[in-house]
Amino acid sequence: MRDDLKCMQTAQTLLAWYDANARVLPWRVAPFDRAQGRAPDPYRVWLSEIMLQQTTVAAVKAYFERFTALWPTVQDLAAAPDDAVMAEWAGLGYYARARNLLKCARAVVADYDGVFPHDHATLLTLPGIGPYTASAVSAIAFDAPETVLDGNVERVMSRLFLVEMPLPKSKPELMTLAQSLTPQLRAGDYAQAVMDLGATVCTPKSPACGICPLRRECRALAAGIAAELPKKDPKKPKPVRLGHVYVSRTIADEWVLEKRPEKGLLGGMLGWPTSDWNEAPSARPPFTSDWHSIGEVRHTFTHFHLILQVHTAVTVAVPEGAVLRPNAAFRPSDLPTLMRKAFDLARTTIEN
DNA sequence: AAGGCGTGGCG
DNA sequence: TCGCCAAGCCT
Repeated sequence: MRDDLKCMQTAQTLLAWYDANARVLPWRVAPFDRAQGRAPDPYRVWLSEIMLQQTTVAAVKAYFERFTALWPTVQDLAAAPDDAVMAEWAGLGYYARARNLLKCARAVVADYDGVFPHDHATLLTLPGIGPYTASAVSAIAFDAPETVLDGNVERVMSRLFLVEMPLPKSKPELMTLAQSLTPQLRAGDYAQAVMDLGATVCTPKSPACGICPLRRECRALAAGIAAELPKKDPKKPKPVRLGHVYVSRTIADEWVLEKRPEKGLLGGMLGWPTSDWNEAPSARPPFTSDWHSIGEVRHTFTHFHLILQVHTAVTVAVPEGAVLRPNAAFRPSDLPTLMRKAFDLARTTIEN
């Protein structure tokens, strides 16, 4: 293990790099402004961290702006209707995050008087907040000396310390190494500095080692294998599932949708009726109409590929439990991407 | 504790 | 075209 002085110097090198290179982000208080005493809004820090789970900065920006425009405070969000929040989250993916987002906002208002807890242990008890997010909120919003360990930090530590054990087995060691670098002061800036470095310099493929502030101390670079780390366990192949999706409009110009069950894939989201999805799906439509098959949509989820045959109809019958959305009030952007793909294919046919 | 859970960009 | 990957959490 490296000595404390060397760790402190590494942290200071990263902070100096961050002072000069911090990206401007809607939820971020720039290091200069932080130094002037301007504190980040914990609500915005928390919201951004939930959105950023397994999601790129580029994808999050527009969603963050919309959410904070619609719901500027945690009280506003807690008071929002479930369906409105799910509709705004549509397209961002991992919809359990949106369900937990609301639960968490309501818990903060009901149990903590609308004030986010500062400490890691209490944050961990809130819905949707795990070890990473608890550390991130605690450090970034409150400057607590907590260590964040996300995909970026795992990669930076693997390379800096030449950790050749594959993920996820190496996580405990990576956490120990990351903790050894975490400074007592400016922990929030430091957390963002390591993650920014991983996102912009110490990238998964072809890292920009030539401009890296840690190039002189990086053991993987010295060994010439920075791009090979971190090693990872092999991934399982994704099976292909088949199914049918039914996009229809009533003779009164209402789209025939359904609200999906709260748990499971696309849980709690609006969607078109579908068959089951597997090797040999049922071809029986959800209700009787003059269905026309118009093509297929392909979509890849985390653990399988999906091919759905798209059927359309203008219908008189309406199934039990349907959500009827008048055409004038229908926003395709309220749908998860799979369902929007089916609509995009169907609309050209059904609107003529 | 290993698998479920979205989506878009990139090489 | 296709696999990889992104500021993970929950069960």
